[in-house]
Amino acid sequence: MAGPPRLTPDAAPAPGQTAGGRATIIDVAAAAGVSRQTVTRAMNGMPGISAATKERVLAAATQLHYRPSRFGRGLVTGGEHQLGLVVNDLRNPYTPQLAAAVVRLAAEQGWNVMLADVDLASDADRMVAALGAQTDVVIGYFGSRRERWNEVLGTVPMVELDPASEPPTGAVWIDPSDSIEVLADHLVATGVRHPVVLDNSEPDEPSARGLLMLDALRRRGYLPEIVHAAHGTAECGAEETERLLGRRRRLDAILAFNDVMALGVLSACRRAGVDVPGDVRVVGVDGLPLGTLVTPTLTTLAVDLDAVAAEALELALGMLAGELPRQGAAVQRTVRHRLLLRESA
Amino acid sequence: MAGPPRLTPDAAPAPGQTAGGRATIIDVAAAAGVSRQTVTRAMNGMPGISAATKERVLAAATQLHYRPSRFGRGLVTGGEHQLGLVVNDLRNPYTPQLAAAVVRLAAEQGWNVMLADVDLASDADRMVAALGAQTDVVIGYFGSRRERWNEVLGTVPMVELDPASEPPTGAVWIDPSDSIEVLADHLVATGVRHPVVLDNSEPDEPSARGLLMLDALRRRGYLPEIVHAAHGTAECGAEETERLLGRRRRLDAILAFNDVMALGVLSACRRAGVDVPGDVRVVGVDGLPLGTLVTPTLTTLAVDLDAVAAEALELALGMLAGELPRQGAAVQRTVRHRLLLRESA
DNA sequence: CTGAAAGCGCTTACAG
DNA sequence: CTGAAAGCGCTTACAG
Repeated sequence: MAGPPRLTPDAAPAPGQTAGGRATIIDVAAAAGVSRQTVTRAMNGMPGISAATKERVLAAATQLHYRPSRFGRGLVTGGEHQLGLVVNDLRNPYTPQLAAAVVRLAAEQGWNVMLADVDLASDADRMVAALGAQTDVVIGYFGSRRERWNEVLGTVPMVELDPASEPPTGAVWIDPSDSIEVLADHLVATGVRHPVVLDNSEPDEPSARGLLMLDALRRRGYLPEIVHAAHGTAECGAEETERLLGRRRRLDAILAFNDVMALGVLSACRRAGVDVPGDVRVVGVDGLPLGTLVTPTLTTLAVDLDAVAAEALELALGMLAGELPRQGAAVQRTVRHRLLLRESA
Repeated sequence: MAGPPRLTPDAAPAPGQTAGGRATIIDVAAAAGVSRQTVTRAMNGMPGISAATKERVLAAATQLHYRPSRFGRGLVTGGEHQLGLVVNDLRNPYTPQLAAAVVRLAAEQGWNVMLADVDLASDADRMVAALGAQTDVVIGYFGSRRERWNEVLGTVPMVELDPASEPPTGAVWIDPSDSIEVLADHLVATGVRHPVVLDNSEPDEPSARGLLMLDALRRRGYLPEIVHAAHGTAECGAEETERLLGRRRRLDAILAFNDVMALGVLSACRRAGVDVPGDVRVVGVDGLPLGTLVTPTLTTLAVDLDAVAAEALELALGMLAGELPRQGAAVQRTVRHRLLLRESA
């Protein structure tokens, strides 16, 4: 016989679910008629529990769909082993190359890597905030949003990769200037007369990289032309190249902003019947392994991404450990490109 | 004057650090002379705190290198929003393509993605365990280790991608069989006489995919040859192709195990002066965008990785919500390849 | 083999 | 504007 309604809800959890949503260790303990401690022993395969009890506990856990909370556990077991990596577009071949380097190095030191692709994100700010909340330190590409994200991340140490200008946080610069000089010498030596810089930027606002290229060429007596592509993709590279070749103006070298664009250049040249490197020499930047899959293979200014990852991790872990300052006098490192001669130039 | 040594350590925390390692909210509260609650308000930019107090708290926090514990916070704010993704090698172009699809879809639903590359890992088991500890659900490629990892993951729901055989957990099959029939018909229609299957497997143990190809060809009256490459890389694809072309045996089509190998095939053909598709038709599997960067562009059996990601996420989230069974009668979905005709076949 | 107690670091109501 | 109390879910000693 049911009594009168009471003020406190007396609805017992239906089988297979608990009142407040997700089952906790207490629910399982109650269901199995044991203490929380015994549940822990059963769930984690610890010694000091009879087979029968263990079985009963596990059955109750399964029945209740119990999964231990990672927060409850983390709070007591600790764990400063989570690294956040902010990248721009995983579909750009450069990105996984970098991510692979970071993941491998991090794994060696027992760190897991959480990835945020802010290009794929619907709400990048929220995503970065969430990353910061789950992670002990964040490294990556921040672009123009670095100040904002620095605020969003609050106390989580932050290391910027390839900053556009003096950053407020730790940073690893990726510097092509030396290799551009070497490349320019190489172009002179191979008899190039009319080089074109295929930049990835807004018109009239060359990228830093584009400016370095122009400058190195000018100092060697060239009158280099610069072309601005809106996107750093192969399609854009191919399109601009078609346009360049269509003009029938002299042109015997194309220096692309990155390898992916340079692959587009190569492809457009092949289609137009332009011989590379015979008629036109082509150079990319990044040093992607991808560049060896095409014919001719792509000459490029290569970055050692393992070195970038190593510097970034060292910086990040140092900041975490408190050895390095977190802000203000930001700690910085530099990794330099080097000319990787393959077949296209 | 220092008193005699005591049994309990009386060393006050030196400025800038606390006794037990990392500073907690209590340390900051004590240093600033306020309550924990006030520290929370200051750290999280909440209202109801005077500017002066806030400043004092933040100064203390900075001084002590205080970072809120994500576990302490998570315990009270909750958060079932972390997805683990297990992949094999980020440097294989297929992997980032898949990862991008998962990350994007997950982000749309407010989920973060933590990545474990078990190929780059020194200790894959430990890495998967760590992934499980930080994550609410795990999806990915498990290969032959799926039973072990299923144990390691304990109660964390698991969805296997492209299983080799009937899996014990949720799974998304990626099924090429239909598209292989379509491809075989296409080869017949274009007059192919001597196709070769370039498999990625141990000798005498063709892959399931290789077997499907052989079978479809045989049913159409072909006597297909099969070649086994140890690695699914472009280098391996190129090597095997050189060997094949060197034999001077009839050969007018190569069906590669995947796109990356097929790119190696194309490259070897180009170097050998073999016209594709005139002399030899070449087909890959996966449908990587990469296949459009080469000349000729690569015909392929394409997978819709967005669909794979969508099915996997739906399965995973369903298992989490308890709508779908976690084990036993595992829930499965299927995504099929389709023939993507480009220039190479 | 099992359990009662304490505590991990934080936030959320609730008082004042 | 500020603080005392309770509690999030788990594990780690410590008793028995």
